[in-house]
Amino acid sequence: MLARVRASGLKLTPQRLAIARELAGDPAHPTAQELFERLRPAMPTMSFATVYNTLDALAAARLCVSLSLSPGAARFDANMAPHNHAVCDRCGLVRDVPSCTNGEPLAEIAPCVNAAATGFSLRAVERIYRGVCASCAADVPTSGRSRAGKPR
Amino acid sequence: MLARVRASGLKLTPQRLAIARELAGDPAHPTAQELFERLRPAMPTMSFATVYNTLDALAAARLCVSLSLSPGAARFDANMAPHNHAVCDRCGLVRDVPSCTNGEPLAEIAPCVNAAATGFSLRAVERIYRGVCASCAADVPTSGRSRAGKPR
DNA sequence: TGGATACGTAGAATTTTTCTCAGGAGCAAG
DNA sequence: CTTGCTCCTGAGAAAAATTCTACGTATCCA
Repeated sequence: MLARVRASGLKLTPQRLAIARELAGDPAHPTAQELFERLRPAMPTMSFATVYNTLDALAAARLCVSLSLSPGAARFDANMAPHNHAVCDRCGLVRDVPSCTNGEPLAEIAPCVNAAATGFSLRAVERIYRGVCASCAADVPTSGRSRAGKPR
Repeated sequence: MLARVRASGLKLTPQRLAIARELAGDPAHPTAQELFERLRPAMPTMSFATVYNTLDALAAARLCVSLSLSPGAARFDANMAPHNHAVCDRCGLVRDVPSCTNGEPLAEIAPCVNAAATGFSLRAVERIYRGVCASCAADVPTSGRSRAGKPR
């Protein structure tokens, strides 16, 4: 992994190492804010901008991706294997879901996309499973107070 | 349509009407900012907060949805029929794509999601087609300067 | 028409993200 | 070793996106 960081022309700094490790060890897709708060005790001098800079650098090196699945802060994912995401409508929690129903190769889907968006060059298909996570379903199971205007 | 607005317990105001009409007439999924700028000439007294309030109200009434498909401002979609979205990695443009490969009923997918996220109550599956739109492919076709860290 | 309620306006406040600039550290060549 | 170059960090400010608050007003239903 260190090799992969350096192979990308990135310098290996303590901040990058800490952020990469924290991200790789957390399947819950933390936000930049969460990463910053978790790492601050260990690296009190690190600034917030460094978290963003580092995440951008890691993303450019294809070591993580940023996810904009729900309103609010972006979440970051160090899992670079193809997979999908389950997103809770209420709390915004994101869980990885393996691509278990994956059958269609891109080449099959592309014509369909191009019929609607002429000239669109398809790179990837992403699936988002919308719903309510177990812990949100447990709290206030009635009342339907889900946030309005959620992405479909 | 007016009936649908009122049926949702919403009052029909000129601002809501203008925003709903603008949204329904634009397949390009405008942002709140774009809506505000387009409507300001016609309604110079309208404030930015009104755009957000109105979009929230429309979304709560299931007359539109907000889309968080890429970093930056949320985009809004008045097309409430089931469909998917093609998103340009470079310019963020969003195009509707009919659900042409839709085969799997939710009940079939749910077990797969639950295997990864125990207790997740699946409501909808959304597909995002990532790629580069025709006009972005035309500009700077080489150079690979796409923004780093884009969502997968 | 009239009254209750919900809405719009404006500005400020919050949150999220990016930018700028001044050091500082690592690396290559001399 | 040291000089020079580049890339990185830190800090704050700035920009962008969204939400909140208060008060006057418009809208709806009867």
